[in-house]
Amino acid sequence: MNLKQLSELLGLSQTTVSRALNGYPEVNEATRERVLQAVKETGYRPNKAAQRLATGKAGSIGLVMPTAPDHYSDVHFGEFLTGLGEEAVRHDFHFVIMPADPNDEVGALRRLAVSGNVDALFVAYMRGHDPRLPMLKSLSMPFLVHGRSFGSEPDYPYLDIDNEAAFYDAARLLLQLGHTRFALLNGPGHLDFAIRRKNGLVAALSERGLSLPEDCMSHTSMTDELGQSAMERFLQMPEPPTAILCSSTVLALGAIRAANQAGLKLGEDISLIAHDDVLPHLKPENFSVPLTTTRSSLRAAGVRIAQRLIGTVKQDGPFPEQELWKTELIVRASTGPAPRQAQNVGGV
Amino acid sequence: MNLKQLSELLGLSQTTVSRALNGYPEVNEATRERVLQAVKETGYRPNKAAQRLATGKAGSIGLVMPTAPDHYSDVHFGEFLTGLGEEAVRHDFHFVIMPADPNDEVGALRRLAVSGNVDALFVAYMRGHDPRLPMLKSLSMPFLVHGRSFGSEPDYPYLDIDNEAAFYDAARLLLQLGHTRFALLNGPGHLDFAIRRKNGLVAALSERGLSLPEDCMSHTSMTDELGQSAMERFLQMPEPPTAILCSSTVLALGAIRAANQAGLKLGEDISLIAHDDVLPHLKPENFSVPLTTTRSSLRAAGVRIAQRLIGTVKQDGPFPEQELWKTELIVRASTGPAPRQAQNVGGV
DNA sequence: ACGCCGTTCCAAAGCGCTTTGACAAAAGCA
DNA sequence: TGCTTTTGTCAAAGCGCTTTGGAACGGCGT
Repeated sequence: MNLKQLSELLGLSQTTVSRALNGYPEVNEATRERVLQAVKETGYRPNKAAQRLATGKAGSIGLVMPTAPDHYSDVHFGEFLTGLGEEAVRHDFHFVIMPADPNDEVGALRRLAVSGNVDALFVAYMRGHDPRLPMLKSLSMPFLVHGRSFGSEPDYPYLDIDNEAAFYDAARLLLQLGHTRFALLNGPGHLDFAIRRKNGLVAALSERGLSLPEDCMSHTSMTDELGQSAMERFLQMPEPPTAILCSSTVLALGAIRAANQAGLKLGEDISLIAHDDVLPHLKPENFSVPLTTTRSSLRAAGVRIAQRLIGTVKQDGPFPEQELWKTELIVRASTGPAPRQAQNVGGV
Repeated sequence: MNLKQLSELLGLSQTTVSRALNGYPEVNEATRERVLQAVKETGYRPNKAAQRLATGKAGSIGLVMPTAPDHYSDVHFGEFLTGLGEEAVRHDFHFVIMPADPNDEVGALRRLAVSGNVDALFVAYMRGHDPRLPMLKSLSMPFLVHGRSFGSEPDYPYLDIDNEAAFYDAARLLLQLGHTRFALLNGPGHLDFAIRRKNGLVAALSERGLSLPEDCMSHTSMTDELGQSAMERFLQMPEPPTAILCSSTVLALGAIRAANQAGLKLGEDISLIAHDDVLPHLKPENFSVPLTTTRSSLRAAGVRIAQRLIGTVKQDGPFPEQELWKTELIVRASTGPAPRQAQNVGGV
């Protein structure tokens, strides 16, 4: 069943049927209803290739998927992708994915762009001075980055959360509670969000004349196992930190396990704030000691990014070029006043 | 630059240029050279949408990506995808991916099929009696499954490795070395490969009148952490197993850590064979005690699957409907004779 | 010299959709 | 009533490629 057949069936021209389907105003509502009804009955679906040829729009957005071990085992990426997918399905868009060696991300991106299979590009896992940025800008194809690239001119379209502020605020809370010895369980050190979160923490500390020693920082992929082992190292220090900031609830999961094994009470002996990406299977309120978190839904970010990207392609409505989402600081039981002995023995 | 312009530039007809580019025989080699040269100079690239409309082929294969925590894209999936991608790039094919809730895989697959964006479908992570199979068969779109579905009629195109034989052979080796107490560190229990590997092991054991107790089996996602904790449980048993089969070198990594921590010498106190998917960052020969493995490259499987799928779409050459790859049993230092005391104290 | 055939090329007809430009019919205005 | 607008519809022209059905050309045998 194609347009021609459908229009003959209805006794209308292809033009009218096409317009009825694409929501053009110059078609009688009664006619549109009739068309829609016929579509339902016949199961007609417009041929994508023809649409694409006629409009020049592919109806798809491209992304390159790094195939390195540290990106992969990542629930965060899956959650984000789900958000993207949700919105994409709604608009009958799809993703074209190009698996690529992380050393050749730039090349993969370019290949994707010139392949003619996508209308727009999406990139994530930004690093400092990310080399993909100049390439994307030279490409004359719409793109959107999730996150930002520290050190690059912020003249590209992005959606990011305010990582600095999140960890700055979290640190301030802990400082107000009297903590002085901090540790940071962060994501991979070359990634932008990790850089910014560290900066946020360091800024808050230095306002109080404190600093963050090297050995109180851990930069790893965000798995609970790595959270655990990093925390174990922290706890073996002569004067272990009492305030822990985690870049993910997944890391926190492991960290808390380590704390428990060391016999420490969360929220009493040790305080912890984690960034919560709102992973559906790992809710901070369900931890045995509910977690104080900085919250921002990764899935929502996915949805929003898809919206903007698809909107740009369809040219409906101008979108803000740059969005910086605030995170929410939600206080639960995992934070409490610094323990006495720790408060007085000047650390750091 | 489009075909028309290019052909005018060359003083040829569009027909001839098109034929020259697509390798048709009825064009003079000299002419073809001239065309190819011009393409290189002008950077002409055929418009995908037009090709697609004219040929009816989209040049893409679809896959749905599950976004659940339990089988979210792990490192194995990434490795496999890399293989697929390698071959796809070679043929200028691409992937259309549809992220989907694992409860709606069937629906997602159907949506992908009718979307008109793909020529063929690929599925993996097969389970027993997999519900996607009947759906795929009803679809009149080529598809290929990686793995098989235990309990379903094997009347669908697949590429699989002989998991039963792999673990049967591995178990036989260990039996010959005198081991009697076995344990299995397996992948998620509902997945086909896990079922078959277990069966292979059980078959070898029962030939010797042995069986595999429930508590000597672990079914988990394949991360090293879970390998470690499962192994820890095994080692706490009153009579711990001396022969361990692992479904992945990733699991083995954790298991060996646990064994080391328990003070056991690999290849002496305890023997271990792992299935090796040939993950580039985890080579069994680089383990401190090199690992005996059943080997089959996941990436190679990806390449082959892409070949078959793309070949089917392009209709070049008939491919075998079903391929079952043998694994190689490679003996290294992690296997050795059963320790004395274990040999005599009849276990199991 | 003629007809025949293989080679090499071409013109033109799609593929199924969107969109432009026109045109009747209906409606608004004087 | 006659005039201009607005509304609803259509025929036809692309979009850029592939592919069918010829046609021009030379070489071959006779």
